[in-house]
Amino acid sequence: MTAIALIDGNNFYVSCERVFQPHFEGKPMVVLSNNDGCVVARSAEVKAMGVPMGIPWFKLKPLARQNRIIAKSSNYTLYGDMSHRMHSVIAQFAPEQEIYSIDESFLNLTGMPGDLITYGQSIQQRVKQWVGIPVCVGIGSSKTLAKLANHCAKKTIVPIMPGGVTDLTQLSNAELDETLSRIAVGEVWGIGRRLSAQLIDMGITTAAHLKNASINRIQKHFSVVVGRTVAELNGEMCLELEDVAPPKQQIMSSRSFGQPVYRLEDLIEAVTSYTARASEKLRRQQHVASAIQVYLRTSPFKTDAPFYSNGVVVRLMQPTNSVFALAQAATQGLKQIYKPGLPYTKAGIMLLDLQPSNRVPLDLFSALGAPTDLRSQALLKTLDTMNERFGRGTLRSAGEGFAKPWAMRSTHKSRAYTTDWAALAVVQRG
DNA sequence: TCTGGGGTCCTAGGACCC
DNA sequence: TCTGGGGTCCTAGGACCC
Repeated sequence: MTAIALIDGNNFYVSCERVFQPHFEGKPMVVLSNNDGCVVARSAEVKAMGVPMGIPWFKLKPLARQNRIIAKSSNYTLYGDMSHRMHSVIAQFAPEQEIYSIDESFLNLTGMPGDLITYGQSIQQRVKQWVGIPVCVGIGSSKTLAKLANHCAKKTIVPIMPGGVTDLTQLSNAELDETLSRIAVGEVWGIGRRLSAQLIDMGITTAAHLKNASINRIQKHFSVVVGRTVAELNGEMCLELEDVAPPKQQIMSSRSFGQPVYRLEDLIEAVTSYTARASEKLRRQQHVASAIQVYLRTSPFKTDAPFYSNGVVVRLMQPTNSVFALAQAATQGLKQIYKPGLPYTKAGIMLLDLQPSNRVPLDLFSALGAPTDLRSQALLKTLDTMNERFGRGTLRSAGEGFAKPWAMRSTHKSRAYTTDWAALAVVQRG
């Protein structure tokens, strides 16, 4: 029988912060999104206070002050590195792993001898000891059931399986139905707010109802995707583990500004910076882009000013991975959609129509930044090597600017403990 | 004063072709 | 004067995920 495990970090970002600041253990704590915008991770103590996910920080502030909630700005350098460590430890437990997100891994435990609960506990212990992050383990006979098992593990929904490891494959069909009948349909992976509401209207309110619904009816009423979810709930593997991450089909980079931006020159700087980040990712996956989309907007939350949002796709003469060619195209697009006098709060770019660089035909004129242009490829290679070695932004084009009036807010950020020599934790001797 | 960022997949509908 | 049926490709928008 198939056995898929989903391992995920508890309150991952909060746990990362606590590894290096252990005095935060047991204290109510949140991590904020970029720009200190809203809450993206909550400690158990904060969840217990009823603080919802995604609440804007300025709305939570009074309660935070009152209850001494600690807030940290997000520190993706730290979380990314901790994530890498966690996934590597988890990989030791099975030959087949899919890294699903920054804090989640699927493992294929099919055919593993012995009790899977015990096995799950050993995963928990090793990750905790070697990386410092607490995790829960859910096991089921499909990815969707593994996700649900993980939910059960976190909330101890199956009482005979306490301690953060739940194996649904050990339950009989009747026991599984009984367990799923205590889980709201909206908790099922792939059932979001909209679908949940529609399903409830049809009388399908629990995960058990959905499992026992007619696939045909569901598929006809919704889509093949939801139909697959029903099959997966019945233990049929419709979604395979993807051990090698497929290359991205589009690469995005966007940010909210720390304060409203009015000037075109500042927007061009910001967009040039985003293009630098995105094109770096593009080169890492050895692809080129044939088009770039630029967009900007004012705040959708202000009621006293009209909302403006616009975007444009700029096609390139020739597919490229060069930050220079891409930034030039982005600037050109930006000029088309920019309206003077508006308080812009966000801008971004998206690289589109990606393809492997070795599949691009030779260009007769070898325009600036073409992947076949050896000199420009050497320049980009140097750029990437230097930035990897000495830190992001060591080498960059002047177009990214220096004053950066658009830079995002990040007022409670912890240090890059694991990736910067100067930020290593210091152990005091008593 | 202050509301994140980065993705995927599917479907419907229009343009266009024979 | 009558005005079919089948197919592909593209885009926009909606839904979902973390």
